[in-house]
Amino acid sequence: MTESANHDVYFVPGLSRGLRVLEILGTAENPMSLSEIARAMDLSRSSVFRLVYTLRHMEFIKEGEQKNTYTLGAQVLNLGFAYLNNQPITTIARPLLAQLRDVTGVSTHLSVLEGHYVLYLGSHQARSGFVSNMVTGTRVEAYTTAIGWCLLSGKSDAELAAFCKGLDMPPITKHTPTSFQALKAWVDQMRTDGFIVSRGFREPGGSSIAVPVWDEAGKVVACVNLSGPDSGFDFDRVEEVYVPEIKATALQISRELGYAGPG
Amino acid sequence: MTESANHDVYFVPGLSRGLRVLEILGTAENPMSLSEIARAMDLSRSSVFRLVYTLRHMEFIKEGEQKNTYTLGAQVLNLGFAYLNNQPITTIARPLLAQLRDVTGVSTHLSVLEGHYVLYLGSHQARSGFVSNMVTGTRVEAYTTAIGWCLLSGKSDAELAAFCKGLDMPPITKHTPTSFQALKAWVDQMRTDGFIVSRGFREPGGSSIAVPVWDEAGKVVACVNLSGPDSGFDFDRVEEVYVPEIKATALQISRELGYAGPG
DNA sequence: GCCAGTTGTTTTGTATATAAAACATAAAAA
DNA sequence: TTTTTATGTTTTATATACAAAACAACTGGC
Repeated sequence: MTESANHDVYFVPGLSRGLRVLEILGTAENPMSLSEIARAMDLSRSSVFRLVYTLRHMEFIKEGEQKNTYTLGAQVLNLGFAYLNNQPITTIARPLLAQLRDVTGVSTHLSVLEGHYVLYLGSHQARSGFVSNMVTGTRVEAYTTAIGWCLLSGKSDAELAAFCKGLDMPPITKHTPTSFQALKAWVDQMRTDGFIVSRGFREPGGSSIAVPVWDEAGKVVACVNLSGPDSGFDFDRVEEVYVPEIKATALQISRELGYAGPG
Repeated sequence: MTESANHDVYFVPGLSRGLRVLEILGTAENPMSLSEIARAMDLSRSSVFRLVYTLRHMEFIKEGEQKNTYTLGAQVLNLGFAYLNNQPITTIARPLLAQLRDVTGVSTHLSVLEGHYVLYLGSHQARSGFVSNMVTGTRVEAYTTAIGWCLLSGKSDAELAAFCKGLDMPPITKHTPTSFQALKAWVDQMRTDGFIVSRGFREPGGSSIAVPVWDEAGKVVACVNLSGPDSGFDFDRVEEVYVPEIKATALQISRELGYAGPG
């Protein structure tokens, strides 16, 4: 008996397929008809009919503007925000991030590592200047950003190697690490400095300063960062002003999570 | 929803139950064990085992801190934000709401009607003062708030009566309408004035000014509002300053949605 | 130590979810 | 017009998802 065969025994196809319907509707730009969904899933129309029927009755999907087309329903929003509210760190961090934004005048973000991605859990936009497109729920490949390196700084070298194993690392900019060695160099810098400053590492003209948040076990669980266009930063004040402010905010969040270690 | 749904020919029980698992985990405060979920759903452990197995493999749930406990996974966030991004109004309104916040200095919100509830799609918090707890994804019973009355103002009297039919309307404050007649009175006021000012209608000490947004068909599809603690408002300037500003913002959003009617 | 109760997991007969085919309707093409 | 193609829906024989029961591994109590 192979592993895969073992796995398949417990799978509930109805559930798996229904969730795929939601994913497909989520990535579609327009409401889809039953037949379109069936084609996208390579499934019979009669089966999709039943899935759609069920999802509609549970209000996870609803009819689009045109008859016989479907979009995601508001019920999925409930789940999404239930997820956020289940992360105690978001409610702890929210007022502190707003405060940090007010003190520095720069957009602030809270993010965590989800698999190979940085997941943004919350943002407070700067009042002036461009509005960042990094809104809650956004995902970015962790190896490509200073925030990712910050989040990876809590891992051991072995874990970092495992993280890279089988990971395709195409370069986004000339700063992007494309190997375990290169990534480790960035992470090591983060480990020694306790913060990391990105100047166009991910996007030309965009800068960012990132600092880790620890939980009661001393593990890196999140990252607080400032980010915005280069024009929004006063680079002379990075180490004297910005970094201490972010560190103070991150430490306060860590303390409220039960972190008892050194600042 | 009655038991008859289960006997419905087209229902996919696996899907329905799997979604209920997600809903239960969403409302739970702590990660739940397999047996706890089974009890909450009144289902056999073996069935829940298969549902959990499937959801875990699709990353819609993940293990909690303790072994053999489960929480919502980040995948549900994806769906939630896919829903938001599928609502073109959110991206249209975002910069305009930020601008309105900057001009007035008060928190701004965009909301739509979902069933009997007001659903908040986006917010821009005031820089100073209290941070509102009305964040994206929040739901409030429509009959209890000025924002709800604003969203209901596009309905005909017949539709409004249908809305009230079978709806339990317990009072939240002394201003809460508890009957169709009382609700219609508020909605009528909204219809004639084109805006509505709430002073503690829903929460003592909290005020709000709401204005509708129309789509290309001239239907009320959303509501723009300012809200915050009474202390944040200059009530002498409501009609001369605040209302025109909100109306301008709402009209601009309406125009971008294709609305061609009068301001 | 023992026992009783709980947990997650596996097995298995049977109740049922399913995909193919048939059907009905509508739109498009000839 | 008639014919063709595509759609959503219903039916039905059969493949399979399911709940109960059995199992193994813990837990806490005495």
